[in-house]
Amino acid sequence: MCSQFLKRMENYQGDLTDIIRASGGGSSIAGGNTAAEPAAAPHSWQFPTSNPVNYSTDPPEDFGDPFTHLRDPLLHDIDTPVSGFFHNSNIIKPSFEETGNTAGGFAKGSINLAHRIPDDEMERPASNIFSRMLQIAPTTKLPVSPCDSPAVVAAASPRGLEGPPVLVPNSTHTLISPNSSSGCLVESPGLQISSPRNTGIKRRKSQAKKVVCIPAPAPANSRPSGEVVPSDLWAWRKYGQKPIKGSPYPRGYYRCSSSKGCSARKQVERSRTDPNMLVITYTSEHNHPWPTQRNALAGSTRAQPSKSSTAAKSSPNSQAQKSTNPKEEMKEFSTEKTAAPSSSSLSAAVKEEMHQDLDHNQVEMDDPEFDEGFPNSYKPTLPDSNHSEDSFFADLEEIEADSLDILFTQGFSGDDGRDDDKALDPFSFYDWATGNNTSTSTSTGGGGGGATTSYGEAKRGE
DNA sequence: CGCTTTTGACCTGCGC
DNA sequence: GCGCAGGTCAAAAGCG
Repeated sequence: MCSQFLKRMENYQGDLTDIIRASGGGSSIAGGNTAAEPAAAPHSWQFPTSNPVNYSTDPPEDFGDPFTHLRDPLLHDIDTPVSGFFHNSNIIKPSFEETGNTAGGFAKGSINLAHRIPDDEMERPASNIFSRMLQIAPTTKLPVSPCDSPAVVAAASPRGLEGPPVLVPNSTHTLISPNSSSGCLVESPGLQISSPRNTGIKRRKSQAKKVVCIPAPAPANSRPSGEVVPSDLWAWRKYGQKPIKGSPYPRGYYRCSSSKGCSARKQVERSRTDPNMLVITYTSEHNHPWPTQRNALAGSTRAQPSKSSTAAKSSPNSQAQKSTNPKEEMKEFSTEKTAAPSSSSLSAAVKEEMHQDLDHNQVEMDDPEFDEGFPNSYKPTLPDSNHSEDSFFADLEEIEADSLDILFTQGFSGDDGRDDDKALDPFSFYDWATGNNTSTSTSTGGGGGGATTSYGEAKRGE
């Protein structure tokens, strides 16, 4: 089954156009419309604490990632905690009060991202809400940091930084958060497929990317260098780091190490304008199921000085070490959370919103051609065909419902839960980086800056 | 042994 | 065409 898929993938690598077309076509790189389209739903599964979810739509356009609906853990983190992180911190204070017709259905009146997380989102193992919001943008060049790009913001929001997030309805659907300091998803326009050594592929030119801006994890999760490494359930291997011109913070390059054939990559960097924000750019999608366990632990902890700074240097995979399986991570998460109101009631509403949103976002997403490339066979059927997924969720069931409740509900607490802000730190949940480093105060900018241990002088030009 | 991170070098896209 | 900047490779070293 993989062969075909891989083959397909290769094709994509060789022809960015396809990617662009496909993705740009509408889809969000990662399941942009997953929940929106009932038709293709190959399967549905149930999360322990919630309603059954119908995986509608397998977004074939997800970089050809059949597993797109397998939500990227990181993204998952992001959405899950959205509330967490939106509530949490001072970092994010969405002011989406206005109604706006935010594109993509982003704003249903006052938009509270926290509220926007539908249960089904939560229920899904790996589809990501953000992905849905993201659109592939083949054209423009990716601005420095999506979060930082005034241009983008401006474009997206007439009012500048104020107002609801907007999906710019142009080729580069860009979802912008009105508040620069809030998390924001940005479809990166300027994609790049980086495979320099891949003939036929134009690197920075037309590669679909997903850009996610998230609040930087706590200092504890920062590397000594200040580099913040959000960890997620995927196994990532860092393959490079470079200082970015104009930014005091280096950019780390990661590739998925869960599967050798996986072309998924991500870049992590701090927003140059807002150190509190992390800009994570996903390139390509995973072509394999969500890993139930990390395939490699060795060396992963190396970063952990294990001394004073303890895990300070942990890698993005650090988490893996702590728990090789999502279940455990989930537990971790849940344990960290404090009691929270049930979200069940809320979820329904949220879900609906999501659907609407998705509908919006789905525009252009149906690219038959692209879809064509991804036979159903590629479409994972989590519960049945994918043992990993299956077991994972089975495991999840083991997790106390209340834990999950807490975990998710807090995330959904929405306005009501704002008080819980501090209690809910989505990022801490995943143990972004195991560090207890306190120096980075808050992880922010400062931290990042100082950090540069190695990269600073690193590469060229410096 | 297998995997990771680090980091200098190399390659390539893009703007001028 | 040139140079810059970004992205990736690959060797070295460390960790479990």
